[in-house]
Amino acid sequence: MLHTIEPQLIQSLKAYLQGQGLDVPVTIEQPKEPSFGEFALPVAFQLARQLKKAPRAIAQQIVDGLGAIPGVAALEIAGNGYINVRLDRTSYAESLAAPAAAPSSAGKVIVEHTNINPNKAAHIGHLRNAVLGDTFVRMLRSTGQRVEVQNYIDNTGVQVADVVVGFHYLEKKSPAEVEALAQQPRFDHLCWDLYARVSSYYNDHPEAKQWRADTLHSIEGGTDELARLGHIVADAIVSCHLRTMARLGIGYDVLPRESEILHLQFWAHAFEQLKERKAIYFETEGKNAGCWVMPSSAFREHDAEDEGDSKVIVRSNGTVTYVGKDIAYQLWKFGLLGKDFFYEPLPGFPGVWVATSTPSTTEGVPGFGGGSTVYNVIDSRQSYLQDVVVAGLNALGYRQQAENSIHFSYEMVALSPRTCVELGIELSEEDKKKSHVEVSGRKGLGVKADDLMDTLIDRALVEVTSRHAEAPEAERREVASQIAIGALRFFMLKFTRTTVIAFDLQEALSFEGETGPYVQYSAVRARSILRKAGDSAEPSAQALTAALQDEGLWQFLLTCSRAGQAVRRAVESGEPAHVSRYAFQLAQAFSGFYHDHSVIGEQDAGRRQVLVWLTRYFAQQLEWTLHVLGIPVPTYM
RNA sequence: GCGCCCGUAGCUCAGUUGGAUAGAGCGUUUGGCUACGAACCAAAAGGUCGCACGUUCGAGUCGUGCCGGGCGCACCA
Repeated sequence: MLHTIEPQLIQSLKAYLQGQGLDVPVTIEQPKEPSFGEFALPVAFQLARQLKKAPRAIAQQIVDGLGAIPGVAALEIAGNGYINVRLDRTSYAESLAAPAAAPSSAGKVIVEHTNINPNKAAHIGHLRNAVLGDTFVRMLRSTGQRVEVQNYIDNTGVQVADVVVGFHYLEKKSPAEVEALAQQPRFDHLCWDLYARVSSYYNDHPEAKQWRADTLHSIEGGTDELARLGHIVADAIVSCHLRTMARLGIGYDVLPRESEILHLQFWAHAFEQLKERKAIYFETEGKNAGCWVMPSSAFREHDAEDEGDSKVIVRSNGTVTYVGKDIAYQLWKFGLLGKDFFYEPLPGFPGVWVATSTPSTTEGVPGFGGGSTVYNVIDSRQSYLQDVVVAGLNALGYRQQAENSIHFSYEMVALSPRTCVELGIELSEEDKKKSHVEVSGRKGLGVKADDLMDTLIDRALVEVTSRHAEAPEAERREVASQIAIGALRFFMLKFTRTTVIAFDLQEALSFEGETGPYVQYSAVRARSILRKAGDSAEPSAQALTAALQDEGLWQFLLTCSRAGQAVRRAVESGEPAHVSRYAFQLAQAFSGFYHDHSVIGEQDAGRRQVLVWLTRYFAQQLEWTLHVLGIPVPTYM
């Protein structure tokens, strides 16, 4: 495999250079042109300055001095001084195996994602978060990491309060009535509209915001009707969100909740630590007088001593801000708070635990929190607040944990102007000229995750039916659903994290070109070939050697063999898009192979065995990659 | 005003951490179905990598300064 031959190569080169008394970092590249060989070593360029010699001459000297390396067929000098490496194709092919997960050595990794306010249906922005987070989790697990997935539930915030206001004050509904409504599967869609109505009601009746304040107060610790409504709404919508995400193969280990952070007084513990270590101080003058604040110097690189930029952690009325709670929560994630939640299984969701504030009545609760690295999947708009949280850890002296607190940020999902028009969203003249328009949850604009999935399934079903009219409807629906998952997850992953996605309905609904269904399709065709090929013996070394003389077959094999490398690189750079890109390239490579070679129809028995073997290896590598991406492979398409 | 992100083909985006002749998809034009499935393949056209300096053997990639766009910078969450 590439990752066994690569270290060997590096080691041989290092040993040689050290023998020559040279010290230079050894890097290994993939040549631009496949015809140049499998690896390229630019080491001669790096040495050129040190030795004051032409790179080509240095390269020649290295090649002469290196001698034979197992698995390497030839070393060639090219260009101004590249050393190109050609592998022994047959021995390479014989050494291939499935990408194996290295045993985990490091501590537990915590990945927090989704984190949707439980007051309305999930939309496409939330989908980007959840798909990115879930895929990153799969990437980590596939490389042998121990991972815990958390989905934080802010069930006591203003957003939930606003929906409660809607039910209680605008609709005059009792908790029993709301409970009845909450039984319906798309309760979150109903709340979507209600939330928008409440928002616009505030605009027309600013005095109604008193309702919000009262409701918020009740939800935070009361037991009255408003508090009961708050729990009904939040719990029901959390279930809706989990069902929506389950449609996409996204799951969680534990749901920490804001209400438990309050009841168990996590903040009080964090507050003591912060005061004790002097990470925050009591402001006595200026606009922040009466507040506990963190000085801006803690989280800003080089700041003027402008105290106006300090961050308030505790308000003058004694209540803690969002960031304060977040610092407490982050401390808990690292096991630094000295407190823990209690846990119960979440009814209806096997394997998912939810935080509670009373001692657990269930046996066998796994240990949660206490991670060694924490990834917070949160959009880039919150980078300022994430910086403050990390500064809090640093100020408390937890340097290592601050270092291992990673804001896994991504840019927002906006709508293309064309899609806004399709959805009936009115645009100003100014907006029409923009490449993208930000969606507003408060106004009830945007694309709901479930609706998008439904539309995708309908589209896929039309395609499937046109090809397999004879198949039972339930089966076709299942296949259509798998295609929809593939299309949606791939669409969310094909962009790098720093790219603002201008969500375009037509583009997202496409099943052609660089899409999930294209990749799924190649996997389906490969399986189909294997089914029809029947049992096939392992190819002989002779047949392998002969077949791999063909440059196209050799390049195809190489591409297939890079799955593990692609995922490892994606983990290192924190970029899931690298995996989806590789999956697409792999599928493209198969399309080429498929077009150029008839597998089943091959007359020469030895060569046929090679082609079947190649197809099987491809299928195995692609399916492994798709599994990392959370994309299923339908039995037919 | 300060901070972060973006600017690459008509459009949407990659670009392996500074390497060889800047790549895909869509769209356009042309050709290929008698299913190992055409949700595919092949070919063509399409580029001042926003602009200008700088760093060095070498810059789409690093630095500085401009220009243009997005998002943040609450005693809201």
